[in-house]
Amino acid sequence: MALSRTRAARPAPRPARPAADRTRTLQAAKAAQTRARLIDATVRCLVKYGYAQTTTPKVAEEAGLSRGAMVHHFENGSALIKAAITELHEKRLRAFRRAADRPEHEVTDLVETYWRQLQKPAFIAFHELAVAARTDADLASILSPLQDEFREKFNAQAEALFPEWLGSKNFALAMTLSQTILEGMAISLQTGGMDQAQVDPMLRHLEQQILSLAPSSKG
Amino acid sequence: MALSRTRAARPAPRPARPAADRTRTLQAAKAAQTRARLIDATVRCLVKYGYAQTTTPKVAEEAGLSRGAMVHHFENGSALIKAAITELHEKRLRAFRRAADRPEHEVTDLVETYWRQLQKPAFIAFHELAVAARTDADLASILSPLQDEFREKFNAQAEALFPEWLGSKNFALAMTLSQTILEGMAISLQTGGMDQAQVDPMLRHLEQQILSLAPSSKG
DNA sequence: ACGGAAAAAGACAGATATGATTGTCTTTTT
DNA sequence: AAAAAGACAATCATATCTGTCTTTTTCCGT
Repeated sequence: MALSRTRAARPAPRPARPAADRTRTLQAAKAAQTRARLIDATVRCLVKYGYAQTTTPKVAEEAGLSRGAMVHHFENGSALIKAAITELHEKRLRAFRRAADRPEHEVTDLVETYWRQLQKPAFIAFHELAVAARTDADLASILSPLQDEFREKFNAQAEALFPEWLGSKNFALAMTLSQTILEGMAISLQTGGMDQAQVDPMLRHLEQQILSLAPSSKG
Repeated sequence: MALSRTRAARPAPRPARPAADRTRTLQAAKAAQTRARLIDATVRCLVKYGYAQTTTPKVAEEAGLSRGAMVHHFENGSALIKAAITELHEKRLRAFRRAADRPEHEVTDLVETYWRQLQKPAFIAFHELAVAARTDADLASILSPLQDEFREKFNAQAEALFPEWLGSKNFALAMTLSQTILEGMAISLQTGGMDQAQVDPMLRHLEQQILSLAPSSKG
């Protein structure tokens, strides 16, 4: 996609418009739906083609719209990517919170839950963006704060769910360990660096690790 | 770079030529040197710009050559990438073998050694290629066998170094665990998903893990 | 029903990467 | 020394993506 450095020109009609009275009109609803369609198409393209080959014509085609329609809603590719990133970020957080609201909490549920998250397209798309951001300053400036926020909320969520860990020196380690192993496995599977057969033993080993790091079993 | 599907046309002058008597002529030496320069430049570009933005003009410029010269030696971008991949692969294996030849072997040396490997540009470049290969069948067909070979040799090397692990059910787990954690951390650091401060605790924890998985301390 | 704004489609120009071709100079071969 | 081959440079033609602009269609509000 290659984010073009956001130019200041053309006052961008959309933000300038008063959102208040537009909110509930029928057209606004339709517009919101179309925007959602475009964002979904963007995520699908990220998974199918990768970030570099996700072009505006492909997104438009994937969404079943013309490029003109796309431009009407997003003005340029950067805006679309930005919206997609925000959407992905919120989806990741939503899914995480939903999982946290389930009645049964075992420490190792975190492993299962997060692992399932990582199997979904959203993570693949996110990783595509993260890798691209390494060499794309614009993209990085959008992504970095969201990554920080995610890690922070991830930890906050886990801490809230399992208060017995509070103040444990092992907490940060357990979190980093979980994220590193699970995300590392997810990436390795996608990029062919790892054998599928090793997944289950790794998951079980990680669960054991977390249990043995838990304050209840070690002080 | 976007590998173009290798067309069968034009019988590719290079492989057809008898390499035997060309080996020591001045031109052959010059050519080999130029090819090496181009391959190095390709790897540097992969690190600097990422796979997608690694274009033939950029590689030529990085190598201080004209694009024509590049085409002369590699015919098209695919051939260049292919050569770079092979070079990277062999470099990874060489570095690994070199480390294995050192006199002192402790099991946890494997962690230190491999971690140092992962800090080098070669791994960044390799990961760029691995990610790109997910959505590029041509690239994948080149990369996959090499990834398999690397994993195989990695394991063989480790097994040869530490024969006491032979036949241990934990061996595969320890290998996968090491690769997943170390590579996962390296990627996370590059893509901003992880805090540098967590690296050392993770390394030490991994070493502990490996020791407790070792047959000598557990049967 | 009708005027008009939003939505959608389509056309156009600039930029860039790629493949292919041609030309020149140097080195090797005979 | 002449001929052949290789190394390298420069240029052209094509394709595609991007951003911008213009035109058509849809449909809401009075």
